[in-house]
Amino acid sequence: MRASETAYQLLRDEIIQWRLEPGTPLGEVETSQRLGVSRTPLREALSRLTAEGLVRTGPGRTAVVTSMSRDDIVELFELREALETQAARLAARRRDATVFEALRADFVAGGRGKNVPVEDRPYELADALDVAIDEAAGSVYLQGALRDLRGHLARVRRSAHSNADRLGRATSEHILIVDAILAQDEALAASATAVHLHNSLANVLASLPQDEA
Amino acid sequence: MRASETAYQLLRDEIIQWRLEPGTPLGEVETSQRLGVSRTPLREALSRLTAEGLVRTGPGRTAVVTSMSRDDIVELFELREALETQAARLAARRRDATVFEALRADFVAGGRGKNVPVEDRPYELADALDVAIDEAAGSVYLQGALRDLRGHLARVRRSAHSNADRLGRATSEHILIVDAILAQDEALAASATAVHLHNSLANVLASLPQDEA
DNA sequence: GGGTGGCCGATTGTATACAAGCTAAAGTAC
DNA sequence: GTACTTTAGCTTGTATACAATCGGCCACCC
Repeated sequence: MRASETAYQLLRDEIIQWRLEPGTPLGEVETSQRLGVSRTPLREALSRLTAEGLVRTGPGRTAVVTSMSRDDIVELFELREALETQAARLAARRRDATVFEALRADFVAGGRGKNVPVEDRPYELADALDVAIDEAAGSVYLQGALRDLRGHLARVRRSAHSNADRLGRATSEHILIVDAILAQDEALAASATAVHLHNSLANVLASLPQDEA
Repeated sequence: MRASETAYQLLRDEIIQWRLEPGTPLGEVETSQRLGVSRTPLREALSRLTAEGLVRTGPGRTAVVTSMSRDDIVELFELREALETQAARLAARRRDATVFEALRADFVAGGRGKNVPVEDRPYELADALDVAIDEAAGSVYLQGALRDLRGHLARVRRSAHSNADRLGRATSEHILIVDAILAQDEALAASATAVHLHNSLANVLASLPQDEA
């Protein structure tokens, strides 16, 4: 694999999994030595991460890991609502029924049969639904915008643990979205998505360490 | 100015203004010599343009200027609708009245008093409205997604000339959007934006060179 | 005659050397 | 004591040299 790609993947994982905390400075010399690549491919990796929004440059041209405040999470979900409701609308219009029928069965079965740990199955299924919707929407531009979003969302997920109650409700919400897409009901698909995101955001905010005003 | 920034700006302008046509290969050696920079900063520029979607890599690792088919334009407007209706909603919620009152006066006056050529005034005003809405929405993530979009839209604008009739209607639509934002009517702001984009897309598609099925 | 193998050319990928800018700190002058 | 200036160190920005990979083409073999 290319060194620039390696550096990008490594850094992205470290940021998303909070092994690199927000505000961590990423000096080129130090980071390149740590990752075992030279500065040139590292700069390309940092460039991609900056465009993605996971790394911010400055002040002093130094790259630092982007912070994730409570406001950031709210803004992130505002963008997410715009993109995912539209994606749901388009998916309802253009979906391949067999794909979503299979997904529906998976949700009802709770992900049994998957080769993933039990506690990861809800996320696995949710990700599968996201991918299916993205593909069904069939817009490269929308997919591009959503791709950047997913990285940030994965970061948020790491900092907010869902309880069993929330997971159960989330599954119901997901099934409703799938049903709306299967029924090609664009308005319902969008509304169901908006509801799901609203509840999801509320859950994330509630589980934040300190809920400052 | 930094060489990488210079290269980025030059290439971006050339692509947006169609001086580099879609499909044009951007060999690193040739392009770097043409722009008067070395390969390293050029690679950073290409990296940014690729992330922005104006340049695509491959096949054979060569960078080429992205194409803009009719389908691309439709998909672009689908994303635009998602982002701008949300931005309009948020702007209606959080707007600074004085800013939009000034904008409204500008629209009614038709941009008189501006130091720009008469034929550019409608675009100048539309851009000013876009900026005002983006800022009023107050979401860095939404703004980031919109920033990438603007480049593509500027490309589309170059290939579709509006007639006087369309410009007049567009102004009416813009004023309606401004009024909705001033009235803090989120639903109307979003709907008015959707209508405007729908009409705008229809105008663009109609003025396409060959309207193939 | 067609297909396959290897070679040559060119292009991108990487590393490193060098230059320039910025930050911060320390010293001096007021 | 404070503020300003200068310098030293480190940082990033750029250029170029070198390595590796990809594609095309030609010759040779089947």
